[in-house]
Amino acid sequence: MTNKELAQLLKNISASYTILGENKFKIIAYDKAAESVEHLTSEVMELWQEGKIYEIPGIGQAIAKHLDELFRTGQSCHFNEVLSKVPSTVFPLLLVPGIGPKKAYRLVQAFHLKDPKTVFEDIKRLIEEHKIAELEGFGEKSEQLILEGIMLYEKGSIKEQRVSLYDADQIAQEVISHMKRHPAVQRVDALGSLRRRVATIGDIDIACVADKPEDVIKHFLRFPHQTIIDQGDHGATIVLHNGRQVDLRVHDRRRYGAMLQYFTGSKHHNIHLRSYAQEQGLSVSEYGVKHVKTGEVRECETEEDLYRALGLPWISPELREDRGEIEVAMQGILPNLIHVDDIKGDLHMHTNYAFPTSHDLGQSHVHDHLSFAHALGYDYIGIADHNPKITGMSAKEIAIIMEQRYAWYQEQYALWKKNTKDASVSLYILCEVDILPDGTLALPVEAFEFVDGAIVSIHSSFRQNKQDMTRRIISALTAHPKVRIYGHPTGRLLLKREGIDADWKEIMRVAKERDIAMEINAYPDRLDLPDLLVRDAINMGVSLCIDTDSHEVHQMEFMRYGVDVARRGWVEPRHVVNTRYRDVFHRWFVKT
DNA sequence: GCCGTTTTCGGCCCGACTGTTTTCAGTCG
Repeated sequence: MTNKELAQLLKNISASYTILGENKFKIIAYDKAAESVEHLTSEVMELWQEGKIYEIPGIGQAIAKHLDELFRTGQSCHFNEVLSKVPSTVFPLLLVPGIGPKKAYRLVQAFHLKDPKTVFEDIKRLIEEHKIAELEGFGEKSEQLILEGIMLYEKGSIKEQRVSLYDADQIAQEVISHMKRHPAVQRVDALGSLRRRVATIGDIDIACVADKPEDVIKHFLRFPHQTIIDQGDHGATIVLHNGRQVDLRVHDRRRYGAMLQYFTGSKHHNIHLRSYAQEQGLSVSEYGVKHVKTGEVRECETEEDLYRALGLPWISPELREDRGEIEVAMQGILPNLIHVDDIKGDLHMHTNYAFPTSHDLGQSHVHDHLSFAHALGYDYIGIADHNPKITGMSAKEIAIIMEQRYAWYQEQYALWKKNTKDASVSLYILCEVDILPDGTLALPVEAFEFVDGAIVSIHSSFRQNKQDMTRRIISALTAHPKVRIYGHPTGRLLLKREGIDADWKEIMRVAKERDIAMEINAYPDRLDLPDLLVRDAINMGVSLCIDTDSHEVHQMEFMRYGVDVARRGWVEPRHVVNTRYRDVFHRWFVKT
């Protein structure tokens, strides 16, 4: 049973309780549990197997007991009983926006809708006959709303179409610079998941401070768009030609901080923050912090004001996921998050050096990479072309190819240094070596003589079972002392491919033991390790290395996205090997 | 039904919007 199915089940229980008129806090409890499960990154089944089901927030004794029965026997008597008290036709209707438990039940009861399979067709027919408007509490508008909801659902547009953080950033930056060109605009910020730097983004929300909202909104609508969805006094929503929705809201300066905080989220962070405020007799909303007894509202111009009003230090948006950040803020021990300026080198890049590679080459010359690194102020870089094709070649032949390659890079490096003023970037000649399905490396041991170090990574057989996969990776990590980095560890491709299934704790234990860095691959399609595993890694004392996996020199700017992931994983500079200056890094790199 | 920096009992986030009402219930984010 997947988390998604489980979350759906819990939602249905909550809806059933709503219909049955249960205690409303019980309903909220099931809703919370459902949402918690939905946003969990580990499988509930697995946590249950490890006896850690209580660690899931919102799941306590009662729900845990039902889940235990469900996982053991495939059934839960209690859940079944609750669900059986509500006509099953209700549940598909809940997926339609605008229809909640009460309305769904009213409809099902009033029209004796018995077949969940045809319920949408039945409702549509009833709307055509204007039967629904006759129902008490419903009207003409309701009919239209329900119809639109069903159409939307059937078109599948409910299924959120997300884009990568990078793509969202491109769009947002264009909109933001467009807005900044208007003289009345004093400040522009991204909101929501974009500001929290989540790996994938739904809608793009932007806020600005401005004097003349009408003019500013008019200016916003001059941004090339397909349709205007909404336009009001304080904002507007448009759909761009690429189908992305962009939402702008205009606010006055006095309450901007409260607004920014509110719309940055996450929802879970805000809920937690509000209950924390409540304990102090305060109430937080997008308008400010209210003293409940006196009713006095403190407007907040900045987010710092708002957090200060609650007795907290400002919390960086990347941390606002309700993963303990409020607790550590209370104690005044928020992490000193890494910044892109802390990075001193990029160890995973591909150049256009032509040789019989097993995967793709890069597009830029190593000189370009060196010069770009120089411009970025880096101390060192690593070139990590893929290992050569191994089929049909002897170990000896591969070693020769690698020897020639090594010599070539050394020559080029000498040449670059000679021709570059103040050249101070060190070059490591690495190789990105495939971890083959059986856990051996795709570079024969003879060839390791001709690399300074190796990044090992998986490029095939992603669907092995957990046990085999774990064994495979550990075997690769321990295959050769020159293995220093485990590249894009989960192999995920955002919005395209799920990551591998592996025992991360075990892998991290080995990485720690061998002092191998786990990579945070900053390539926008990867962002791998994911933020939660990043946090596990630092908690286990595993070192990280943030690399761009550049295949073209300008992609070295992707570093920022890797740093975003790191920040979401609570990473400080000390956790990351490539924040170290040349000599310190070198000692780590060649310690074997 | 969950949960704990005044609590193992007594609370539970906040406000907007919409359509239907004539003061509010339901839904949403």
